[in-house]
Amino acid sequence: MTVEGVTSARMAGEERRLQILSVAVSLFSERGFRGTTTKEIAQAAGVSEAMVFRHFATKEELYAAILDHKACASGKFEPAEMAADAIKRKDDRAVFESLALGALNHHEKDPEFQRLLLHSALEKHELAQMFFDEFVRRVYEFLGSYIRERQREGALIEIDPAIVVRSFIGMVMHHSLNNNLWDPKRRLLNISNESAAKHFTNILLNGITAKTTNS
Amino acid sequence: MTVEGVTSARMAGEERRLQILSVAVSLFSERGFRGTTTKEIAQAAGVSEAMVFRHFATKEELYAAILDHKACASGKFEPAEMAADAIKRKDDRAVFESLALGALNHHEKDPEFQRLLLHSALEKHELAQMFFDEFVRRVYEFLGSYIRERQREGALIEIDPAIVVRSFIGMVMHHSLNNNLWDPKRRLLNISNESAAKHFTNILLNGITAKTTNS
DNA sequence: CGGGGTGGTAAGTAAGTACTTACTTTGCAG
DNA sequence: CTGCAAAGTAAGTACTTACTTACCACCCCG
Repeated sequence: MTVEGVTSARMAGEERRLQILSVAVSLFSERGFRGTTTKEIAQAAGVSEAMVFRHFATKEELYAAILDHKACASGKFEPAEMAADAIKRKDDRAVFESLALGALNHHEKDPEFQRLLLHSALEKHELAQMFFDEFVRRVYEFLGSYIRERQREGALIEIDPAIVVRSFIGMVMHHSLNNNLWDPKRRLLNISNESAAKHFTNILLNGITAKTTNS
Repeated sequence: MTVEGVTSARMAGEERRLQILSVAVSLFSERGFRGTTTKEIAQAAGVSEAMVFRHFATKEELYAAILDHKACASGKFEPAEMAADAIKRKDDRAVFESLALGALNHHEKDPEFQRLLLHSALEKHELAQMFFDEFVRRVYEFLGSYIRERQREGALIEIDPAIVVRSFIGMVMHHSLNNNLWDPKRRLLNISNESAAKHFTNILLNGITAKTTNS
């Protein structure tokens, strides 16, 4: 008991369950499903392996609970709400910029999420596909319909909105991926999320070619 | 040479080595390092486990040989060569478009490569980091210096070239990632590589806002 | 006080796991 | 034909893995 500082003695059931879940999140995100052993999870939680299996019948169930939990938590990243007033004002820059900033901040604050999702997608876990089908598709629909509206109004050029969405999400997601997977030291590019969001939006809406100011 | 079908009889040493390597590529890319057992590799190659260990001292060595082999093979994707004449002509569109198309085609033809790289990056294998440090950095330097040159000539607006490179690579890589990891059925967006390359280039160079043709 | 439900464990078990050993087969140079 | 090195294997070994069983200790309610 009280192996050391980490854990005190006895915990209430739900409390321990959440604690196990929390340490499992960080282990799974770090090493993936197959790369993480139930023993490690138990040790990290400061309990015996049997306790893990009291709260979660199988390792798979624990994993599913985590993905579920995380996916729901990310449901709080509601694109429609985040950019609500920018949309009402039809301020394209603000729409894209606020969405980009929201995503970048989310990924920075919770880098485990992206790793977890990638691991489970590579392992072809059904919950990863479910997340994609539910969440990502909704972003495409939402942003796509906004773009379509702005095209009708003549504010945006005619182009398949899905391509625009893919391009923009690509810039944002790839930037996050660089920051917390490939280049965490940010040796290739080190800018704030605000600056990144602004630049990505700028490129999407204006491109980088010089305007011919003279006639 | 009895290359056909599963396997028949006895193979020359080097031939078997390459065959083991090849089946291991597809298994590792599918299930990752820890998710693939040496037994499975042996079975897929149609030999006993001992044969695997005759050719590769450890599982780790086999994995390293694969990453090495794949990384070198991808070295054939030389950005400087691919866009050589477009660069000489200073045709920005052609430069970006040919690079994008090259990458997209590469990823489509060899989807194992991206999965392998992602798996090894998540598992923090040193060879993944090496690939990034060597290859990706070179792309940034190469494209970055081209952009800088075109900025000096007034053809491109002043902006940190690294941001431009990140944006562009983001669109391209994220599109490939969608095509062979998240949405292989291409339900969200189904376009040819040529079309994708053209659109990404277009967005990068011109953005998507409508030009105000009237004063 | 006592008993039962709950938080907790030590010590399994059966099926893997990477890797080895001791051995047999096969092609082929001399 | 012969011998021998290289190709190949069956059957281990030592250890890990997910999951189980049988039991303990505490604390609250009566």
